[in-house]
Amino acid sequence: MMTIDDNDALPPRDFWSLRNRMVSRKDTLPKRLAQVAIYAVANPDDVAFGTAASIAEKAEVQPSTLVRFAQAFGYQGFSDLQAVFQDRLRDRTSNYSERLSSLRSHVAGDSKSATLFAGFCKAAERSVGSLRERVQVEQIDEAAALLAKAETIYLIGQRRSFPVTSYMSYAFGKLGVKSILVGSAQGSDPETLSFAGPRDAAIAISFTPYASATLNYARQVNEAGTPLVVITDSPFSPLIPKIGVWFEVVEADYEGFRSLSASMALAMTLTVAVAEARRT
Amino acid sequence: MMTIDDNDALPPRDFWSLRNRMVSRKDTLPKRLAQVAIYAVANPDDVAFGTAASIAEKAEVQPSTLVRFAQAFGYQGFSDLQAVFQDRLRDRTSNYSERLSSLRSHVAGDSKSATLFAGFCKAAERSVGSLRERVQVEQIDEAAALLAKAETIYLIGQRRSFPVTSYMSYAFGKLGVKSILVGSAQGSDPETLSFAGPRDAAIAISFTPYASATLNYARQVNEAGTPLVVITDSPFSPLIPKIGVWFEVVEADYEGFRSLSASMALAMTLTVAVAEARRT
DNA sequence: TCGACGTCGGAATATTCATTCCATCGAGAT
DNA sequence: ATCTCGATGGAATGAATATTCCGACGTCGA
Repeated sequence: MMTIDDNDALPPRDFWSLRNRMVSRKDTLPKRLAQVAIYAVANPDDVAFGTAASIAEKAEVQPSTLVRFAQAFGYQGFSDLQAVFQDRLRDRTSNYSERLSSLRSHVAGDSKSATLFAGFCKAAERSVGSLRERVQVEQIDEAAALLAKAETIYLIGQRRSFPVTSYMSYAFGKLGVKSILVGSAQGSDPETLSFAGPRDAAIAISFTPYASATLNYARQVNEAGTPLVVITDSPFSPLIPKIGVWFEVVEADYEGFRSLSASMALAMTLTVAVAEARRT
Repeated sequence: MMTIDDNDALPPRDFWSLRNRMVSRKDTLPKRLAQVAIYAVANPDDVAFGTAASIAEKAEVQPSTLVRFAQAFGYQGFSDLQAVFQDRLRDRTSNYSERLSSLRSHVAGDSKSATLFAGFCKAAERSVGSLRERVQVEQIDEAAALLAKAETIYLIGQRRSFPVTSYMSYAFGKLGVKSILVGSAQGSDPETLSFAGPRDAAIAISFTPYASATLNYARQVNEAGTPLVVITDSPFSPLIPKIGVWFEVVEADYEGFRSLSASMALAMTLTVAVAEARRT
């Protein structure tokens, strides 16, 4: 016979209630059960499809622990609990568009922040959408080839574009591609860039109103024969290089602040494409 | 022994290839197998979750027919085929081998860079989508109120999160909100943060694997009584503050690189919401 | 009309699975 | 130090499942 825990007699039937309960009860749970809770929250898909044995192995517990876990939350057994995880995936795909619109209506009448939030989300999505339409694969290939040949890749971006270049810098570092980030608070940028030559390459990112430093750096570098990959927002941008490739990225904005999603997605594509090209 | 059909030796490993093959082969299939094909195309979810017996009943065939069906398409058995249907529903944020192949069949050009590009775009969109589902407006209001009261807002983020904090820093600057960016290459971060007190606030952003410096800074600041707004990827994150608000943001990743779209959208929402709150 | 082959249904089987049970371990209280 | 009780690991069990096998049926060609 089992004593009645602090669990309710009726276990949660929908995933989010269960998830909340797992989160809130985690600290009062025995070691192994807490381990299961953490795994289940982090990998709900595996719980939905796996067998007790396979899940137990990944979570590093015994299968019997899974059964105990389920019972601790008021379920009859593991299978009973697993059904909740499966239901979550069932209506996720079938009601996806429906869910989206229902959320929009929630948002509609609410507070100012709800409108903000919806606005920025929408801006992000629209930006990526327009990116898809505009960018041609050949451009990416060309840019990647150009960058892959370079000894050093200089990353030029200020203000709003700096987050993009800094992420590229981080990613290049992880991928073992030599790059130098220009535009941070140190004043040594002009000297740094004077080392750039035809055997190197540079990536410059800027949108209206173009930061003058970025323009100057890009021009300086390009005139030294260094090929440029440019991400900007207009075919008439002063940034468009004599030698190199350029991408037109139009970021939707909201309340005067541009989304960076499209630039980020393109930047990541270029970054990984370069690493791929180097590998071969 | 079985005769070799027109099926390939290697069965499709992603759902869409399989689906196409089911559609195209349907007319040449025996009656019951065609029946299975029709049911499987119409109810892929049921195939993913059901047992051979339950599916067989709904499709009005025998369980053994399902096995034969699977073998007719080159699979070893029903379970083997079922795995393909399950993978379709999985949205594991890191399973990129499957995602690669599934993208290949969708995307027109099949060059490596086209796949990359589509992958990063999709990751961005999915991230924003999941952000919409997860975030509650009250959290945003709470965080904005908390930040609006602060004298100085400290921005803590390293590595992958640094682009986000640096964008917030830029936006706060444009909006006339006093903020200090921590985590750049200068070594003075600990001293900078020691000035933070209960009248200030801090924003900390970190995802697994959590950068240890971010963890330390956040803890230090919070124990000094400074309320924290945290953006992280799990309710069990060590970053979750005693005083303050936290947001769970799950970024889809592709080829090991996370999208930043969701974090960016949320960060912008918070930034502008704070400025709005200050104005009144 | 007869034979042959492919298809199908359903029982038999072998495998995999969830669950239960029990011995052991460890922490906290007396 | 001893006892107690909950937690845990791991083997045992029994149920459920996928798969195989074989006889029957229908169709097509001779």
